[in-house]
Amino acid sequence: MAVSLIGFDSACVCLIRPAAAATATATAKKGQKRARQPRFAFMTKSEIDHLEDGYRWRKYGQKAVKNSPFPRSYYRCTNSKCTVKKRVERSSDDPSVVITTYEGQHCHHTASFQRGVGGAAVAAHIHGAAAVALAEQMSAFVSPPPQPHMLYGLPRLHPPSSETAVSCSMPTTTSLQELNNSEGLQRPGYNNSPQAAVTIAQRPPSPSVPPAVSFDKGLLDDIVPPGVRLG
DNA sequence: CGGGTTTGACCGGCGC
DNA sequence: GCGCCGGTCAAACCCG
Repeated sequence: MAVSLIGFDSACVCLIRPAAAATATATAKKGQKRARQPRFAFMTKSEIDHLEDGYRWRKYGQKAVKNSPFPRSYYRCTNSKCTVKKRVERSSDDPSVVITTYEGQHCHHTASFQRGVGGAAVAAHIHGAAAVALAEQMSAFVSPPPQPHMLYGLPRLHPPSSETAVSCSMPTTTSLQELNNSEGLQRPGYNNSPQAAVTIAQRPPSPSVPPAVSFDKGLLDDIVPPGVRLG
């Protein structure tokens, strides 16, 4: 297992709203309409599909998707009271990139994470997983669903649009950049961990969009529980 | 034996 | 109306 790094000077989580999500949300479950849930998609450079993020997931389906040689996997949170789902698929453009889409809000913290390394705090210290865990927390604690204007803090994949892209600002003191600079990247062993995948941010299409990370700490405090924070 | 994974079938939305 | 496609179900299977 080797996790490769993309040459970003500031590796960070990439939150996107895939175009497919718009139609996917309209899918109904056997006769009953499904409530629209907040969704966040993350692109992660990793050889493994299912990244540890502090929660436990049960796979309930896998489908081949059109225009992609890679199947898409469907996971649900194992907590029976929790309705959060996630989809995991590989990018057809870059097979080394895993696209994870989270849907819904966790009604619990990472208490269910009890395997192996043992705890959300540890997961948070594994920088790649931290990114995803952070994203998890965002999806869990941002309610009502985040508005585009408050989410655009990271490099944009697309022009601001409520349906085409969602990003989020990152915390000043616990940004993923800091995680990468001060935590996981320099830690031997972590890079060999299956969890130590690098969640990436795509470069903005326009140089006018600064790659700078600016997170509202208050927002962070709202969305990231102490257990997943550093420092 | 319990919990998780695999996989084919089924359902509903959407575009034509 | 029809076919395609994404999402989910559920039985069979696997594994610790």
